Amino acid sequence: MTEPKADLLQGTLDMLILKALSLGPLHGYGVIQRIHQLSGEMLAVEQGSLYPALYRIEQRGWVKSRWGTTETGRRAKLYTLTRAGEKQLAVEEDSWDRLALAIVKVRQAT
Amino acid sequence: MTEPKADLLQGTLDMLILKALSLGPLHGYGVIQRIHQLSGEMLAVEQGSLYPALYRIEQRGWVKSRWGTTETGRRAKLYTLTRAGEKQLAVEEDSWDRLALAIVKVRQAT
DNA sequence: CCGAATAACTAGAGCGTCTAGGCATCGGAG
DNA sequence: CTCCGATGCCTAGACGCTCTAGTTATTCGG
Repeated sequence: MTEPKADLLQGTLDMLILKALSLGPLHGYGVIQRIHQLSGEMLAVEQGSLYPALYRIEQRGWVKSRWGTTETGRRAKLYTLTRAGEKQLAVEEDSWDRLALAIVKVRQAT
Repeated sequence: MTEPKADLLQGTLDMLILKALSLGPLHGYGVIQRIHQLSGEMLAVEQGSLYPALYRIEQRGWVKSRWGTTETGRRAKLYTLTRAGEKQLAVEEDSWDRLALAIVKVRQAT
């Protein structure tokens, strides 16, 4: 039983949420599922992490929400990426790349 | 003036410190310099981040410290990686790799 | 002589994620 | 028909880590 890595590093969750929403509007619970699926079951975002994060992200104008229904006919709040959100996603991906590069460099050291 | 990325993601600092010490014993201030240098000036660890982290890491038995002197003849506390620290470094590198892989997967999604 | 760099340390703020709940609806198993 | 798990939203509070912003002391160069 290989436990998936649940705990995320602070700061990566926003990027993942924005990325998930960049593939199309989705409701909160669906964001969790999409991230889980896209990551190959490696990332399991907790609801208690997601909803506060979505709220924060909406406050910053990176996503917009509206109430609607899922295909299965359940009430759900649909989130859509805004243009500012797209920019933010690019910023965070860039930031991640630079950090990852820096860490690669440190780890290459003998 | 390209500002180096100062802020680290939570959890990466331990790995960087352990990695720095895996190259040989060093004092706190030197750890900052070594990480800065190895990362190609991309990572700037704050003293206020480092010293608490070193204390925490020592409490967990991953490093040992003793007072000594630097080559320039200054008093300094020298930190040495323990065997448990080596193992922990491997664990954290593995954990990082898995997270990085998962994020790559999510980002590849179209 | 004085400022910058080296060296160690602390208090407290700030932030984000997690644990651990609560609530409601729906489908399927028994 | 009943109960449980999955879906769906949410909150409070704990927790952990890094940062800001200080303090103290020594050494070296200009």
